[in-house]
Amino acid sequence: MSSSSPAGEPLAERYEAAKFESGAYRRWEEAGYFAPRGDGPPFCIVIPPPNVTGSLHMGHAFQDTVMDALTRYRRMRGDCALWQPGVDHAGIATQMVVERQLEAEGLSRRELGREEFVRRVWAWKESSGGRIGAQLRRLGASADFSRDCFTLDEARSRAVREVFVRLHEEGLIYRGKRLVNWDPVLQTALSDLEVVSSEEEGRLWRLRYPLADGGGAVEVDTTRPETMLGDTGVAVHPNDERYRKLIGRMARLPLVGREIPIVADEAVDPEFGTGCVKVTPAHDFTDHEIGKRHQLAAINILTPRAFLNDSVPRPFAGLERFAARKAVAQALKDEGALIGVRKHRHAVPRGDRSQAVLEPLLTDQWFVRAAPLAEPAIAAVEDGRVRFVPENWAATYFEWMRNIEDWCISRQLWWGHRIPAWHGPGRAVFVGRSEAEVRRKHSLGQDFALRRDDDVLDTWFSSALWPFSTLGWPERTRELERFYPGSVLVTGFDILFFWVARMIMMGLRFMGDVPFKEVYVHGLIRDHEGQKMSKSKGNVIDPLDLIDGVDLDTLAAKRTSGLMQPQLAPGIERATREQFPKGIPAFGADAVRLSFAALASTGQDIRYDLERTAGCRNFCTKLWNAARFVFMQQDSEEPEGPPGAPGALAQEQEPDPSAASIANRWIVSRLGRALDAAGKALDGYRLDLASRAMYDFVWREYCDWYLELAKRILADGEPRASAATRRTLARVLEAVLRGLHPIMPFITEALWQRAAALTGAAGESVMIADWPLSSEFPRDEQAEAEIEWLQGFVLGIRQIRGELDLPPGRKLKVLAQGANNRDRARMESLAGLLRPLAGIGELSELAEHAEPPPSASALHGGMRLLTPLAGIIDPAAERTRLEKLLAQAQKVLQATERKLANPQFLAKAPPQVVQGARDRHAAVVRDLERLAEQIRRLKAMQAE
RNA sequence: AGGCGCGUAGCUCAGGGGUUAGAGCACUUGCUUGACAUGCAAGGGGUCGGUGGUUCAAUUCCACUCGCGCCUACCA
Repeated sequence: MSSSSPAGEPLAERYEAAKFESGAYRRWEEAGYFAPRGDGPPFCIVIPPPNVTGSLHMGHAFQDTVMDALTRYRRMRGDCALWQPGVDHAGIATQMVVERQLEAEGLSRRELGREEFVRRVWAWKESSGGRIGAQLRRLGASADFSRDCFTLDEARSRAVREVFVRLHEEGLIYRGKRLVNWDPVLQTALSDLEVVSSEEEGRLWRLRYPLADGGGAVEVDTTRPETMLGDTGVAVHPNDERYRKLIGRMARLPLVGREIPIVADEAVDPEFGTGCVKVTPAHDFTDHEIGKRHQLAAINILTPRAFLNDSVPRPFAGLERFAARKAVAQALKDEGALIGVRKHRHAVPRGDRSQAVLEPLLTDQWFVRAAPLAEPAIAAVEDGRVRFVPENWAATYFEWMRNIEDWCISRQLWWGHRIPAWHGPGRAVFVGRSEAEVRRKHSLGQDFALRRDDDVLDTWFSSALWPFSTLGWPERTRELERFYPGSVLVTGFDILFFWVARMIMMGLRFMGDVPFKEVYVHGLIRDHEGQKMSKSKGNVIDPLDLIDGVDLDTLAAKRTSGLMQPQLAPGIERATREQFPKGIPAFGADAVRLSFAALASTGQDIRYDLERTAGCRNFCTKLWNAARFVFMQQDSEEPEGPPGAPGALAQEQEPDPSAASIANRWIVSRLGRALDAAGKALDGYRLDLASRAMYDFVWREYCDWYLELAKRILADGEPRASAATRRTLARVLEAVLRGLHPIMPFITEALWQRAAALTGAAGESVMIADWPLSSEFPRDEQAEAEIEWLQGFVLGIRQIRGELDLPPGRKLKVLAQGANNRDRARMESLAGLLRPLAGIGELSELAEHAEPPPSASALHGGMRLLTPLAGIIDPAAERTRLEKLLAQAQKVLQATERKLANPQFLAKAPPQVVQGARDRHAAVVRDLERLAEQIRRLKAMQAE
């Protein structure tokens, strides 16, 4: 390739993603292509904001690929597309990271003080916060980074304050002392959603509480004996005959001596244990309800760190909860109040971040009254204003929303939106956008002491506002006007409740409309064994390592550093070295994206296997090389009439413009079908199907067949046919690049300029070109039929060659017997393509009734294609081959015969189905005869 | 306990009431074919979890069943 290509430098011989990806991205960003443009219909995706101090994992990369593909597709379809980026402050997660850093310095946040601590978190955010954006850029994300947002920036904070104040004014936010899930390690309340319960091996203690008036005792079971110190009642089921007499009597609490009533309550399951339940209203959710129904006191026995407080008898006060458990059990045993202990599997609630066992604890917290917000949010999904894809997720949404509980939004943390409430003397609380507003509104003088609430809001509170806060709310911005509601939310099912539900509630409340019209729910990325990817399992892969590659040592070091449990390191290291003996090669962003897109089916789990990405990288190489071929053909076009060559070729073979025309029309028609399928798939969020349609077209049709056909046409040198073929090569390539661009932005950009120059479609960038519509590539049934015939012919001969191990270079002599007029015409018109593709040296016709020479044979429609054996073919091997075909044909014969023998089938099946079966039957009968005949001949030969 | 989903080739997954059920990877054989060995050509491999029903026709729809997974709520 000496001459330069249309776009300047010659195309590199090898596909090397690293050579062009970052350059292409920089050009897009500098050109401002990511900003919404044009006056097309708005299309908007708001990113689910990743944690600002984290980095993107495979799940993010997958999700971002989906969002980017959709955004790029809609942009190319002419929509005014906005992909709104941003990051989340991730309250607990981030605070924990910084606290751990402090720990390493031997400091605690309390020593540092709130102000200084928050300053440290901001500093950490500044130093690590750019990582997400950098990763997104390497992935090719076409998000409008000029609009980057942060949940804790000033504009978003303002939205949070505004919403809080308004909800409070409307009575939808309240403060109260309620039983909440308390994390004794992080020392904060959590919402129900942040509790992860899992079955654990525990123990069940059976205790005996004597009746206060003598005469027996009740027996109760508990998994947390220490809570008995806070018991204020015993409950039985009202219909439980065994205990009916006890209702209303008193029991005496061992160790404590308190007399507690025995009450009747429906919540008790008479089947479980003894059917008697100890009631600890301050430390159990069910008991709390029972206590309220029967006016039982709620005695809090725990400190925020889950040590026993002074409400319990002296020997136990001050004990840590698990030590207290032992001590209480022992004391009960000593007193004869412990009847027994047995193993017991039960669900233990833990904090999703700290993994600490949670305690229900009575504390003052802020809550959102959820039911009134849920009602319109349920309606919005019911009436289709929000549509889930796949639809069945709506059921999950409804189930949760219809049983929604109030949402605890206050957190005893320092990193987050501080609650806009001020405490006065006593229990007076004032809510307002600022202290000044509070003073003004409530006419409080400057001397009236106000102290701002210490708590911050749940991170998800600000996330719930994200669909409109990122567009400028509470200002009435143009963006809000234009892009709200968003088009689609792309998210994992794991945060359906955290996010989707709450965004719909808040959107409806504050914007009067849903936040997005569709929710595309994707699966979660797991490793190739179906294991969840996690640092502690040591199976995480950094998406950037797939793009850029990573050597084994670096990978192993990465996986084993910063582990919460350092003792896991050796095992992780071993597994890593075993799985990736050579590290990970650089696949490039497009291969990574394509593999994600291909995996984006509708299930819950997505098993990620590196081999899949390797296959996609191969596809990139294939596309690259195909493009090189196309460009090469254009480059090699000689000026006009080089002496000698065309004439010489013309002598050998009649140039055949019609064959060229058929091939060209065929590939255009096939492209139209592929684009049709890909477009429909993208419209329905089926990136897997879209990828496959394009992949198959490029590899299996364009490369495998069309390029080979084109080579023959160009080799023939007929000027008009060659010119048309060069045009078609380029035109199809150019359209393919546009079609693939949403999924593979980089390679398509790298190749498109040159391709576009050849077709006269040049523009600044493929990313702002039009997505190719299938209507531009008309179906041509006739051309498709012709090429299908040609493929059948070629495959027949290749099968003989392949299975009989004939060398590819060996030209075969082929006799066609039983040709009809159409076969004859096609053999004539397509000979120039047929012969080289099938490796035929000499093609001639044999009269229907002529006795053929000993041959290997293939059936093609009504024809027998015969390759005379002439000592080059093993008759035994050929016979085996045909017998296999015979057996296959017999199976088909049986199936069709069974059908046609059924009068019901003939009477009730649609006529075209019946006709199809008849045609098929006739064809297979014909094939069987011919196979049998051919086998007979081979037998006869072998007998000789 | 309730809800949802899955079970198709050795593995990971598409598919869909009607020819002989597909792909990628893996496997076998043959190939330095003028874009590509990250490749080309040919091939092997599936009673579509089981049972029953609807239907002219079921791998596809329905019921039940077995196995697996997830979510929600939990019995102390």
